[in-house]
Amino acid sequence: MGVTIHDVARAAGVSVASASRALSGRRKVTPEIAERVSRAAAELGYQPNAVAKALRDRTTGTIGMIVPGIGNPFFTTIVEAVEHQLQETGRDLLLCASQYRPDVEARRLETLLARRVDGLIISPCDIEASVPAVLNAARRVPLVQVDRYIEGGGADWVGVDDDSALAQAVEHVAAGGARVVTFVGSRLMNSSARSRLSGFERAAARAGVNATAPLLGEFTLEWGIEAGRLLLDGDTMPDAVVCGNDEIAVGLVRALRTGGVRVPDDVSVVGFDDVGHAAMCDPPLTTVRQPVEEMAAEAVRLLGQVRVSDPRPAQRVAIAPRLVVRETSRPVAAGGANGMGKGRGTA
Amino acid sequence: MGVTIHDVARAAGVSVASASRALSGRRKVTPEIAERVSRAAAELGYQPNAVAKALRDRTTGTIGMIVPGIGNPFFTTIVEAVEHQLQETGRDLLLCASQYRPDVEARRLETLLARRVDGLIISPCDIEASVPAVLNAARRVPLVQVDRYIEGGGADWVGVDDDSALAQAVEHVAAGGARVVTFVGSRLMNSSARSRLSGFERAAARAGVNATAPLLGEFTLEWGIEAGRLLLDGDTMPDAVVCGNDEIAVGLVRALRTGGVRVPDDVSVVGFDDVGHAAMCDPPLTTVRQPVEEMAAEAVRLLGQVRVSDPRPAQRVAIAPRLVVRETSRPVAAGGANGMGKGRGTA
DNA sequence: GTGAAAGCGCTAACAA
DNA sequence: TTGTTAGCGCTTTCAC
Repeated sequence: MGVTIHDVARAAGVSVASASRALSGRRKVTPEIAERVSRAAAELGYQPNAVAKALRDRTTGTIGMIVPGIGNPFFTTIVEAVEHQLQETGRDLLLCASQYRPDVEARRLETLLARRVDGLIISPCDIEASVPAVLNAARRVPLVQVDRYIEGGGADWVGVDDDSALAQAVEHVAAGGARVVTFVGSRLMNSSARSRLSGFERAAARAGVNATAPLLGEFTLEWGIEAGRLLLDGDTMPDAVVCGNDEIAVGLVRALRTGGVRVPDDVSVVGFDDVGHAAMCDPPLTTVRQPVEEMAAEAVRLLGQVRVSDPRPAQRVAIAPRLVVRETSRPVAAGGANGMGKGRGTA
Repeated sequence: MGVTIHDVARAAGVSVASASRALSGRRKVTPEIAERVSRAAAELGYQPNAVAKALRDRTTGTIGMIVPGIGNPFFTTIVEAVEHQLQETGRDLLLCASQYRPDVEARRLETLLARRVDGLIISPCDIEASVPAVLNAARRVPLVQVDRYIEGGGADWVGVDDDSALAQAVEHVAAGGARVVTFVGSRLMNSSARSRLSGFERAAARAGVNATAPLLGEFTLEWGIEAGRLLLDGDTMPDAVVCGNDEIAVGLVRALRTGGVRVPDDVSVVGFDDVGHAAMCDPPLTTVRQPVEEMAAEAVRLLGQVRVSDPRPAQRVAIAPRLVVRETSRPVAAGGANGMGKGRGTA
């Protein structure tokens, strides 16, 4: 182990400079030298040392990525798409999980910076607590936020257009006859939670439906189930529920059905993400599909645009999602509201 | 950007050697120098360059990992666990997807080696085609295979004990009264597919149940559905089906139910992995839980044991899994077979 | 205990 | 076109 370019040069009977030039092909060398060098390299099993090259070039060909949790299917999908984009351009992915904790996030940011990544893609775990570390990192290296972002708008971002997303969801259930609709999401510690809720409220106002008090917990199946029970125990059951993600929606549907409420006959449920098993759960979930591939491509593209030295206004790219209608929502009502807004169905 | 240890040394009025010693704390320096250096470092915002350190130390503190696909929830779970293990020891993860293609896999292996990763964790995509690249890599750097492995046993491996797994699954359905059982898995291009099928056959023989011809396709929901249809169209419906992974099982259950076969009343279905949504699908899946955390911990531990220079026999660590009984399998029969082995139930 | 200097492997000036 | 050499930033002998 450890055949260097010096060894290759010696074996080929040329200088290291010629060997380097021949190997990289970026400068002219006589065909004969090129031949001798590549033969020597092959015989010795030479493999360039990317670390040395990185030190010399001040470029590692490496992108750091930090997501709250790798296990979350939504982030997994983004990671996969980003990795794919990077492969196209010959770069590699240094992946970290912040475990939803701003302190570990800050630490990971430091080590990634120490490794001299060429850029950073991050989904900050906390809209407030993540601010200093993210802003500091953005000052040192091209950085783009994906999905979640920090408050204040100091760094580039690419994500889904939550307003459009919630508008589609609300209009869809309204068209199905819903008059009273509830939003079930997550507590407002991250940007997605916030913008989805406000998107929902705006959309509800615009569509003229009655938005009841939102139920806010976690982005988990468990919370979906609990929210379902809360609805069951409350005195009015909405005509439709719009959820902050698919996990919540699946849990909610389950709890509702267990409680004797029919979905979609009694209440329509709409999810968010369309990642993982939304299509394969039973019944298949009506949900808003995040344009993950586009988001990843855009993030990688943006990374190439950013010049840390010459700060321009932070870019915000919101990609319009698409509502995917499946079987947890009522189809468009024939003649407006169908009159069964209040009251619980008898299963 | 770009404050080096020289800058720190100058600011502190000491030599770079002292600065280095003070910063690393690995060698004695007078308290006063230690103080001056750390103050200077803080004021200048000094951040050590991990690339330079790696070049000098011939150690990057980086582990490369290659899985067939990041999107597959099983691999995602392993990746997450590995990343977590590495964080504990201050190392970082360079993650790649081979996209189930041996050529891509070989290329990724090369770039990871060029980056001088300290070790490699891989789940080879093809039991045969992956051999040369994996063996070659193992010759250069500590390498451990997780889950899938290449034939010939030339490299360390950690995974689940498929024999134990299938034995538990088969004995469970047998105890529930099943006499005829079918295995639905994937075509035999990777080690998991092979060893699960052979584990199944051994277990069936041992348990004295009648194993019908296995159905082999892909590790996907779609294949599960198709296999279900095949069963529906065939002339005998088994009492139980043991699947190669959870996706297949979920698809199979769906197809069977759609076809009017009750699960678990008419046929029991057992999955494999217990990752992702096995617990949250409806009905919750009886499945064999892969000990993913243990596997990841063991893989990282093994990595530390391997000495490329001093080859010892390849280690194989098979971790015993645990059957998780949920609602797609019949409970233990009171008095043996219940007599409805053949024929299709009327839903 | 401290400093000067070599060297990790590579590429790009700069000369020839 | 080719070779010599400096230097990327760091740590660690080796002298003092």
